[in-house]
Amino acid sequence: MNRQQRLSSILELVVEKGSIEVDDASQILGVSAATIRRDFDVLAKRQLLTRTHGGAVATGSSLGLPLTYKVAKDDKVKQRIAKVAAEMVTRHQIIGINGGTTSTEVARALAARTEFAPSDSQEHSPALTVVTNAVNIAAELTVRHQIKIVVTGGVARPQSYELIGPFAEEVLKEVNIDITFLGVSAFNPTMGAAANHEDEAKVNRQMVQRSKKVVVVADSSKFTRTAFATICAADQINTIITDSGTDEKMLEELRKLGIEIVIA
Amino acid sequence: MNRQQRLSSILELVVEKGSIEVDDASQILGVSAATIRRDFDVLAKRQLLTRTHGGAVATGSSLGLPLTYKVAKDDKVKQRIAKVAAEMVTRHQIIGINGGTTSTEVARALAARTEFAPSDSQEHSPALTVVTNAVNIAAELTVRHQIKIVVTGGVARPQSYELIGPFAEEVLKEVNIDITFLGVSAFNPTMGAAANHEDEAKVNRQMVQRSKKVVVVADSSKFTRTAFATICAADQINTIITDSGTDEKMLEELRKLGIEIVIA
DNA sequence: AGTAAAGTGAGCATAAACAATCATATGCTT
DNA sequence: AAGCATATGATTGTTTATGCTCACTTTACT
Repeated sequence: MNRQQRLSSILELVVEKGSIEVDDASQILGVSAATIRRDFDVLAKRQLLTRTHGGAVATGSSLGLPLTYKVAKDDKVKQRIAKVAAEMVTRHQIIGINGGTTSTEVARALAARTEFAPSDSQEHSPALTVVTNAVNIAAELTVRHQIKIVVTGGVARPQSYELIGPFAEEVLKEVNIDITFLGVSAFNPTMGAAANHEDEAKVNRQMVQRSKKVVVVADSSKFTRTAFATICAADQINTIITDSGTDEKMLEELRKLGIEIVIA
Repeated sequence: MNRQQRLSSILELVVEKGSIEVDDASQILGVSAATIRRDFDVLAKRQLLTRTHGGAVATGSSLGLPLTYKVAKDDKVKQRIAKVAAEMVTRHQIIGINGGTTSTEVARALAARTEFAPSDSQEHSPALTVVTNAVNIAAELTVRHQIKIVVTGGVARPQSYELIGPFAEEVLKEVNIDITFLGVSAFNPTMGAAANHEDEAKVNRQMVQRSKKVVVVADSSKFTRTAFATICAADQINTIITDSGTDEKMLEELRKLGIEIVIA
């Protein structure tokens, strides 16, 4: 039983019973109380439950979401990229995030930034505003009270959880974004950023246009792939965060276009 | 029984009975009077009740659910209501669903309707279109390919997962709904349907207005409760689906208003 | 008003739970 | 295979929750 499974089990228990004690959880899951406390802490940080002395109780937010969204799956590369991305954000910024697995990791990493956590002093303005067209990201972040979530409307695409179509475009026309973290299906210097579906590309393109700064988050596999629909040209991108597996010659080409390259 | 649970229980007691004595609470909860007093003090400090000599009385704010204390409840009732609701839907209809636990069950029940499952004959139009302002519902239904999900945009409310604000309203202006399943915080013949938050009520109201038929899904507890913000008057509602625990006199009153009552 | 009874808050003792730290083990990356 | 990062369990000193006693205040009754 690895940690993710255990976290998932704890959530199940606490949702089912409304609360759970450290000792009980420790016995049920066969790990020490210290481990259970650590688990409780990470779930509490994600606001999926509330800590008490001796245990934990369910929060309102622990209801209503399928567990699959709550239990982060492990993709170390994407998580590293996401962590670097999240560190580029400062308090009170407006952040754009599109759909996709890498973008989702960025959202999680943002949520994990402890300095954005709710403080004792009741602040009224949110520490962060996130604009997204991905319903899975919206659903996950909604439980974080310190982040204001703005969802573009639209029709949901099952494959990517992205909202597309005229409704999304209308909403995006009315927002101004500081930094957009753009997950892509493919990227290269000549074709630029691309997605798998034309409507998705269109919405993503608009998000790019509404944004002062655009950061592409893409593991190295994306640079050797092609995808159907162009989002935007490479020179629209300010920064790329990727891993060390990317071909150095391509990176050099991208740098020549004025793009900052960050290896996570 | 840990402290949070005890606080939660005390609140339930005080809300139910209007007031509670230290001794009674001490006996019911099996802790010393000193502990009960300390509990009363923390709840009084949070203005969830008011201290008296020998006990405590409910305050106005203890009626408007502080969500942190709400515990997961048995949802068998809601599931039965939801099942009946889902059976009212026919192929190719446009369905509106707002946020809340009961509405979420309706969405699940809809997804479970096997006759909407993708058929061999590749149909182009979706079997069902669901318009919702609840991100948790959108996220859950997005994986069902046979249902087209339209999400209103807007700002997500952590407590209910509902999208609110001008973006949601703009999108709703442009859709036409056949049946809206409306989850409510409270309902009665004179006040109509009500929600806990004014912006939520506004979006829900608009959904009602855009809809040919409105079905309220509400377990019997909703009929003895009040909530802050009115969604719409009772005569805007075509049908109510509830459980057998509802007062027959109130149901009769509702029937006089021309509302169809269905007991699930 | 005066007095008895009940309720209260403060201080204290005890047991449980906790955070921090360290050592070991496990697993990933190179 | 070596080395680094992470996960876990044990230990220790600290914090928290609770119940008890006691001096004091509020309420109730004559």
